[in-house]
Amino acid sequence: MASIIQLANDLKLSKGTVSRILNDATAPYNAKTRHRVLTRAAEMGYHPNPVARALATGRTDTVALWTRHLQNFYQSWVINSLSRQTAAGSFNLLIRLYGQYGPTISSPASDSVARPFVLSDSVDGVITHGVPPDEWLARFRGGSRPVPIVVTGGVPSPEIPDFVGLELCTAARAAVEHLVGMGLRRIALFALPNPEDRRNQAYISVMEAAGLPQECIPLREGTRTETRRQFREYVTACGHPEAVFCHNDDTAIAVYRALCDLGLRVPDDVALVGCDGIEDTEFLPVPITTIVQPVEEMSRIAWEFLQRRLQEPDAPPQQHVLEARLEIRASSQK
Amino acid sequence: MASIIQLANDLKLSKGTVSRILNDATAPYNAKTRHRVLTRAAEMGYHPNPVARALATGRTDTVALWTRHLQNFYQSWVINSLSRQTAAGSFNLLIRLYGQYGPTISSPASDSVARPFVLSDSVDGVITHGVPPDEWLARFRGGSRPVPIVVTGGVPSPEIPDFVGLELCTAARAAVEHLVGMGLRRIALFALPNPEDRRNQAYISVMEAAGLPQECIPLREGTRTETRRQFREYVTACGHPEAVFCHNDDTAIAVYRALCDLGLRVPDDVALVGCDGIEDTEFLPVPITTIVQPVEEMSRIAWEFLQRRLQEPDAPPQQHVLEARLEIRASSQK
DNA sequence: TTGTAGGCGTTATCAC
DNA sequence: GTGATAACGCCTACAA
Repeated sequence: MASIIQLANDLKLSKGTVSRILNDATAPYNAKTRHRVLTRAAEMGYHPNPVARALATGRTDTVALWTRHLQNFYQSWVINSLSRQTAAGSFNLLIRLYGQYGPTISSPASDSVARPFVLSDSVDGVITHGVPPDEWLARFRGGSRPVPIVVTGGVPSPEIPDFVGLELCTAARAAVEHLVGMGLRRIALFALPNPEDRRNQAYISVMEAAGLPQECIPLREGTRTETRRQFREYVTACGHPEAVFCHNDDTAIAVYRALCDLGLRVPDDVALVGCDGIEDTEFLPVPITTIVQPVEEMSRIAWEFLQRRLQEPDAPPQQHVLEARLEIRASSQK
Repeated sequence: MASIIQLANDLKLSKGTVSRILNDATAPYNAKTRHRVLTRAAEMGYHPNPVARALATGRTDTVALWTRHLQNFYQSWVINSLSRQTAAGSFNLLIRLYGQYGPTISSPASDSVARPFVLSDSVDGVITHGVPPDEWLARFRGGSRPVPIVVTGGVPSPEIPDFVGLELCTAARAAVEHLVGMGLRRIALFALPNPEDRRNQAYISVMEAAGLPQECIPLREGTRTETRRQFREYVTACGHPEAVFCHNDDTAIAVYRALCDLGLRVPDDVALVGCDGIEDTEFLPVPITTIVQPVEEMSRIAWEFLQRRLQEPDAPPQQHVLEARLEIRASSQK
């Protein structure tokens, strides 16, 4: 309620004095004055206005995380893990979800000059996770000053020096090779039809090398229930594959239920592999083989990179790639 | 990059003129001047600095959601649902998690006068969900101006006029009565030992009325895996109840797995009831009976209330209580 | 139709 | 040690 001016008037001091005493514990001040200021501030319930402070200092002590909708547990995992990091550095974490509502963040009309992505520069930095480059780059330019960005997941961009990659190519290949090695022939891919996706690339490449026919089922984004139905319908129409390599764990779990609905057993009739490494995969009657993403480590490094960049804007590019790990469980073992 | 002053200088106009043209489409201006300003602004990549604008207007077009850690899916559901609402109103949603890291938001030291909960008043309003009153009230007072709050879930506070309640008392009673009605006698409660909790109260009251012995197993907060182990150990030590009324769906799912570990069957050996209504409960071999929370409706109303309060600070208190709904599934049917 | 100037609440740079 | 005073970038009366 009370501004620093009121506080200063009340104390018959200048606001400069008050500000220095409040902010800088080492400022060379009369112990008595300091004490007076501190007590009176507490009495009057003074708290600095963060907006005004941000305007004056150019810093907000806040970083943003840009990530996808929270419709599967993996996203929550990322948020949780990162929020622990930023909290440890006593930064605020602002979370922006995208990809959930139609006109992603602002409608074209409101995206005009006058109403930009409002908070784009009320943060000191941004960490993106799995954001399509075009989308965020366009949005990023909306800011009134350049803000450091650390890209995690997704693909590195030539324009953004700092990057923490999650490489699941090796693990994805290993997963498909593992299925091939089990002697299965009809191995399907159930994933978003994105040719850039490493999982999809790994599947295609391994299947080609093994001389096996490819069977790509285009996953429609949706809830587990919708995915469950989609897969059930697919099997009803086309029969069941011997194995399914799924886009992520949520998909794998939905597929698992769809198979149960149809009276098919995992892994005897159909082997199953997911991706992400969320806890849920261990909570099915048959634990699901999955590609475990090193989310905690990713968050740690991303936050480290961002802190460094904030302190040294001209530091050399920071890049690190983490390898995902295939964890074989009962869903793909005979 | 460019400030409004640079833009104005470039155009040989005053910043007032530029500001008005940019912000107010209906301002009475020369079509030619307007056009000049608009084009030049686009060319120079001008975007207003939201911090400066917020300082000048006192509004940020941002609301905060204060909620618990994202360690179970219910929280994600709330966030998703609310973020859709605020996005529709073209507001930013800032998410603050608490309850995850030790010194909840700021350490005592940094919580001094000089470094308050930084963003407490860089938002226009706050929606809380399931936040313990003491905690957020204390924090709320840290702001430099009073900010409208809408409390959802939890208990209403005499100091906060706007409230959207989730009442699960009736449904919780119905759940326990349902178990009693099945003729089961050893019905356990597996929940956080909080006497304020409606679920716990309902359990105690119904069990008393039925003259049945109470068996309260104090749930330790943790991951599903930890809960699973906790329950397994409990059963190993004390034998298994005939039914378990669980704190939430995550707990129920963990219990389900623990029972499987022990070779016990649901519902034949043990009946199971959860709470929240998350999608996962339908994804077990035996769908779990649960108390479905009306999250979407809660979000809708909370946002409505907050918008109203922002427009009319002196509007009368707005309160609405939503009833949760018991949904009986296979886990509690013979 | 446009310009001028004060204010928003801080921090920071000078002097004294 | 302390007090003025100029930024910070924008909005908005009030004048012209």
